[in-house]
Amino acid sequence: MLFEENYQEEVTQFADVILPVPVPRLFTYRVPREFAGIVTAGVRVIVQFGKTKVVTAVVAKVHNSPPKEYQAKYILEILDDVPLVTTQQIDLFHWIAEYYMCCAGEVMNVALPSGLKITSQSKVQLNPEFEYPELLTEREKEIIEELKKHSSLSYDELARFAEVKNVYHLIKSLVGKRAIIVFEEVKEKYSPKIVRKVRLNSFYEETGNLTALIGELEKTPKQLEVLLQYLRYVPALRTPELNRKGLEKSTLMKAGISEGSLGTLVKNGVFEYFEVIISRFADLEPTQEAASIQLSGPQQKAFDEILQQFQQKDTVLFHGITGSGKTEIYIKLIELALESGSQVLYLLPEIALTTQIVVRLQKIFGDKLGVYHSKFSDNERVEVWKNIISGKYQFIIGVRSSVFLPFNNLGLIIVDEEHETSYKQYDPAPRYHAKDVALVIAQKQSAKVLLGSATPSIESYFHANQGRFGLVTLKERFGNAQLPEIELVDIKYARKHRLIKGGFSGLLLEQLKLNLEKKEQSILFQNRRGYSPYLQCEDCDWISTCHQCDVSLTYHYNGQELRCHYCGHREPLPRTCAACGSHKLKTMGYGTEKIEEELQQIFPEAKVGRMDLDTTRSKTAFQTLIGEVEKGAIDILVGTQMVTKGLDFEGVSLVGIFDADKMIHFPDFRASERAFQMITQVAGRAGRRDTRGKVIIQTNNPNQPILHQIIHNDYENLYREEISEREAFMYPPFSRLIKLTVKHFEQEIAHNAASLLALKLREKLGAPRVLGPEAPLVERVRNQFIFEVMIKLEKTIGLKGVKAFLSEQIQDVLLMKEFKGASIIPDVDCG
DNA sequence: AGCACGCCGACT
DNA sequence: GTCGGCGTGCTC
Repeated sequence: MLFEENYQEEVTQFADVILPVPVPRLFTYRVPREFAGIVTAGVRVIVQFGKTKVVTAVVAKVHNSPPKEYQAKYILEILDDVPLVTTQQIDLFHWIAEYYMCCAGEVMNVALPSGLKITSQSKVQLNPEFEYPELLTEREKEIIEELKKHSSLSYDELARFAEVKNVYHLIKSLVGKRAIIVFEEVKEKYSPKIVRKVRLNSFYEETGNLTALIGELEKTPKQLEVLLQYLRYVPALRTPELNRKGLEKSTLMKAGISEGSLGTLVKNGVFEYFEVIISRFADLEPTQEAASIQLSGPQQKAFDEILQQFQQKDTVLFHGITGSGKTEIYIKLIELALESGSQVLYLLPEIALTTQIVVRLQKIFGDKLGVYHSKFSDNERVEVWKNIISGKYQFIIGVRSSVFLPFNNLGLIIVDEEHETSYKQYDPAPRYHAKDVALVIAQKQSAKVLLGSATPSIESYFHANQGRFGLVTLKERFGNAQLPEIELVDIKYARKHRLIKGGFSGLLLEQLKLNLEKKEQSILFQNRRGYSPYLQCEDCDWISTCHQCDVSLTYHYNGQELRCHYCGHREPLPRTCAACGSHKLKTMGYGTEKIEEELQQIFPEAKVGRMDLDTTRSKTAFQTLIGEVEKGAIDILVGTQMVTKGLDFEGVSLVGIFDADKMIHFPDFRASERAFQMITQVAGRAGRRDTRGKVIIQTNNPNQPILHQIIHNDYENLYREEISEREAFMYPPFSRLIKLTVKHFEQEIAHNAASLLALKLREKLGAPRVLGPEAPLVERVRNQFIFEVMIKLEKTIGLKGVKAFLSEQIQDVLLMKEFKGASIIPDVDCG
């Protein structure tokens, strides 16, 4: 028996870990004997990776089979005694990596807040046993002198001082001469928030002692003042337990206490300093507002139907028109789920997650509710993560990346505005869709999913029609508010008959004026930021373009510069035409800045605000702007698609859509769907309570059927047309799309690589399943030429096999020496 | 990704 | 000859 136990312990353990690098496999490390049993799936460990780097890894699996081809390195350190990553999450990471064709490390990188990750930095310091300074060159002596001033220097700092690009040789030489040593500095990034507090020595909680103290301090009025101030906040006699908790030192300082007097009192043992770790989030008590929420008749009916559908279906699509009061229904559902003891995740697109909704939910759910948002600091994210693990947060409201949080017992996931494209991550891998990931998590944890939208995606509606999802519809606005009246303005006709001023039709101006007189607010929607999308020479028609991308440069009035919206390049506004030297440069087209300017000229007395990426960059700007609209400080708000996302303003009764055609004619099979969604959503901002709102759409062609579907809010009609088109051309939901983006600095190489790839894929998959290569709308970005190959697969085809084949072919093409320097990026379920 | 290592041209 | 540049391949 004893022997067997010993024998068990003798077996060496190995851990397969996920490393934060884009390498498509796990790495095996050896578990040191003293860590045996503590290293389990989900704990973070520190390992050496490569010759120099030290990184944080997450253990995916522990086993006993030593790797055959190499000697595994030892795990250096364990960071957690309780796994910070759940086994469910590790499964999910693997699922995402496989489904979206990326590496588990890339998934982990976006999943873990960077505060939970540790990377080492290589640093150098003087060798204390350095003996032969005569060996050094003059240059090296200077560096040693510099190093003496600091305890250590990073490679970067050293390179900057030595003014060399490549410090490697320098370091190697100095190490060879035994002048310096290289070491790895490991930094824990997360730091708990600490407050310095002060409390009265418990000796003075006695009446007698305290009176005596006051008597003593009569001689030193400054010190007496400190004591009296303290007692004002903390009545130490009456409530000694409050004294134990002390008072924040900063509170005393603010009350005008000097550091010195307090310091003396501490030295004399009257007061004592101590520190406590506090949460970055204030604890909020629920105010029991939930009980007061009364669902209207139609809301109650929808609520009952949703519950009933959940009896049979795991996913329900909730189609509630704008202003129908979906939030109240969500709240009731969330309460129900929490009561049953399970966790809840409420997903919202980035821009719809405003303080309004958070404050409202906090009033109801108090400190059970955690918020996860991209504008949170890293430390805050770590605290949210830890609070979910500890069980404090049972309800999270958050954006796309919240699907990666360590839930283990989800009962309900709400995906609000489920049609929103921002749920799909496009740029760095993992290129995941949060809605689909939510569905997968729900399935793994047996949770229910509610997809909510006023304009459901065609896919979701299709699944509902097919019976895969349940469907609940709410077609009445809350409190009998009416849907806005929508009018089309033929801008071509208006231009011809001079019924136009700047970019504004007579009708739009008239209504804006009327609204100003009535002291009601208006929103103007133009999905293009900047002043004008391009600058053109009147003499030779030259257009300002980006030198590293294939697009025109947008003129930004604010900053007087031209900017590329693809690569971020900026240049000062040219005074003359770069082609012919003419001074006649005119701004072409309308961006939000120009609309703002024209409005201000036409209505000088009106307060005009602008909401786009440029005015909401800073952490608070967005909230400030919303606040101003709410309190009526802005009469007309001009904005990009930001103004379409779930903003609730009481006083808005007019919405103007500046140019509807851009959206409708966008070259994408989803253009109609998107145009419908965007226009319907922004129209929904008009007239929420008792006044019926008005919407004016400016277009070159008022006869387009899509505009009439929008006017009549005829979603079913749009759906019927779209779905038959999708079926005819085998687009989603009848197929799956995988886009392969091929990039290279030389156009020809990019094209050849893409062509060869397409050819190889066609051979096996068949010609109809492979489209392209085709140059995208913008053919060149950051000097790289782009070609796209699209794979269209029927739903019946097994994805695993195809993806393995794709990866194989991609590797083949990338390894060919004529395509050196090319990159091929797969995007599963693109678009 | 990030970094060691190797090969190559420009200069003392 | 040496220094510094960049291209390549590996990381348990």
